[in-house]
Amino acid sequence: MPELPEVETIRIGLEKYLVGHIVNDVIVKTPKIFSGNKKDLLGSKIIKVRRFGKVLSIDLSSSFSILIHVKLTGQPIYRGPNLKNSPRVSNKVIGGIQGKHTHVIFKLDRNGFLYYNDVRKFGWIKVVKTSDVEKTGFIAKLGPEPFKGLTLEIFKNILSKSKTNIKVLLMNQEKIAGIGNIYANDALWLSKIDPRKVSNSIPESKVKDLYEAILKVLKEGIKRRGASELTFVTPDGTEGTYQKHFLVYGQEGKTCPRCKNTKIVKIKLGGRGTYFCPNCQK
DNA sequence: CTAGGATCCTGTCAGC
DNA sequence: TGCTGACAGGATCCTA
Repeated sequence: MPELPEVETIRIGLEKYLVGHIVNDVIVKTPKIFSGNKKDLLGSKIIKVRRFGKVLSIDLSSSFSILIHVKLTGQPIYRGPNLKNSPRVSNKVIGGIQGKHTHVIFKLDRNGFLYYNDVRKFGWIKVVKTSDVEKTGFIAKLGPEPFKGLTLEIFKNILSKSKTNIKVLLMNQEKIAGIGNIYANDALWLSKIDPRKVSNSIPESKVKDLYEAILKVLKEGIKRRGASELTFVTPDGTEGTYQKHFLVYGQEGKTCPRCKNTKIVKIKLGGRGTYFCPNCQK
């Protein structure tokens, strides 16, 4: 699922392709996922692309921004002059670059296009004033983010105040921003912590291990341009490769790669699939 | 504050 | 082969 590394990969791609383009038109085919006034975008230039947790902000010269949350299956895909040697498009682009799952099309100058595709239609796009981006509901409530505000001290503090199980806490965007199911599972395996463990009962040394594991798996995810599980693709329509390096996520029934004597188990926590090794995660 | 369930949506897959 | 139903999942909302 698109989490911090996947959304950061999208951000890097959009920054590379979109900056300098002018938005000439916006075609909204599915009004449900689009809010705000498209007129606030027309004729203005794209200046930068930011990320807040799992949300993207495309900032324009008109002092308005396009916020995009891709949720599970959203795919912002670029075609145009900034894309050198048009890459072969992944079959994870369901329905094609422009097809029945294309809900919004941004027409750019110089024959450029940004397509927003989304099979499940859980994602959303909002046009807001750039000065209001950080005051916008979802973004305003985000907790500190790994690689930004989140330090070990803050992390310890967050855990010490929570009686929720650690897996659910890690995925709570209001506590820590950017972590989702894949990286929560892998970070807990790496730091040998049982995902059911109550957050404030984890000893201090293990909290440090977990903090470092989170940074490590997120970095690995970014390095591999995200995990193309489900329908994730980058803005050029190609896949990332972290899915080839999952530690425990999706590995139910396989032998734990560390202790090599126990099978990875799948349970549900907070309604989400949770994978762990009952032998080495305590 | 926390837990659990329903909701949104549709492709995929198991079972018959 | 073809149909039916269960399932997945980020975030939100509601109830307990």
